[in-house]
Amino acid sequence: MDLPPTLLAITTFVLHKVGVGSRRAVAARLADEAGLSLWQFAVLATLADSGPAAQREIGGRLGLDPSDMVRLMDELIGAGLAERDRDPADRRRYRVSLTPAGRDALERGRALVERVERETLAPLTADERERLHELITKIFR
Amino acid sequence: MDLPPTLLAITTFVLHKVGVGSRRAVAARLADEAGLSLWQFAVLATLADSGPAAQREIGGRLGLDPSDMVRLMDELIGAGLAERDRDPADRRRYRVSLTPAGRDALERGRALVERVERETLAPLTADERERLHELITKIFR
DNA sequence: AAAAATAGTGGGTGACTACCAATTATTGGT
DNA sequence: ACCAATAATTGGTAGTCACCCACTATTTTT
Repeated sequence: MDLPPTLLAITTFVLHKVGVGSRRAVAARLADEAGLSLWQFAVLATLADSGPAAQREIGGRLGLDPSDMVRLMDELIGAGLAERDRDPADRRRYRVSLTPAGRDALERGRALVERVERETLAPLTADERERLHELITKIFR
Repeated sequence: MDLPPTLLAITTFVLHKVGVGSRRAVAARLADEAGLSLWQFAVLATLADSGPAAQREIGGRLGLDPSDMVRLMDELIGAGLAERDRDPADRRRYRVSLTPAGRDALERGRALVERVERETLAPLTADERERLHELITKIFR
């Protein structure tokens, strides 16, 4: 794959290529070393970061459709990584929380992601990696 | 969409988000202001950058499956942006080249892409934009 | 001359993404 | 008590993406 200069000159083009590539790498590693999908990992991270919440709230945070969220939660519950109880204050909602196994899975996932991250960003020095994160974060509203 | 810190801390995660978002923006603008798909634009750019070539070579350069390349070429030919003649030296191959209309479309596309690029990267100064391009290119082997 | 390789073509798949509509249970507002 | 809104659920759809296989025409290799 020997991309033409015109395309290589487009920052967003290269950005997309790198983004998709690294996402794929992360997803693959996560899948076969932790049995987690990217979304599953994202939900676990959300739960750990902001505590137990209703499905809709987690989905909202991640920009995930409620219906897709249901299916995702089914997987997590099935794998014993999360549990849902009805919120006693509003019995329409669930109160989804991490199980200890979920916490473990998240930590394993975190370590894996970090490793892939290091590999992907290997061509950069530590300073450059930090700078990149800074710049890309600025763009990401 | 209020992503959890754990995810925001992952450079490749944000990279992917930004990449997909900007790709979408470029594709949309290209589609409704130049009637070009992203791949069509990419092929035009390839042709302009490295001259007439066989379909397989263009596809190879772009990492595109030969069968998908065929369909893409059909579109370009249909729109009068490219033409293909059999390579007299090897009549299995085509010799695909840009038409004047193709050249025009490419230039219009280029301008549009540049505009979206500026909008997307607006949060960055000119220096930062250049730095970002440098860093991201380093990663993209 | 026969066999292997290559370019293009057509038809198709599986995964993934991002939706949407309808339904049920429950709640809050009036 | 009634109505509108909300949470979760089920069962879809449409688009894109990255492939793969079988086939024809042509060229290269043996």
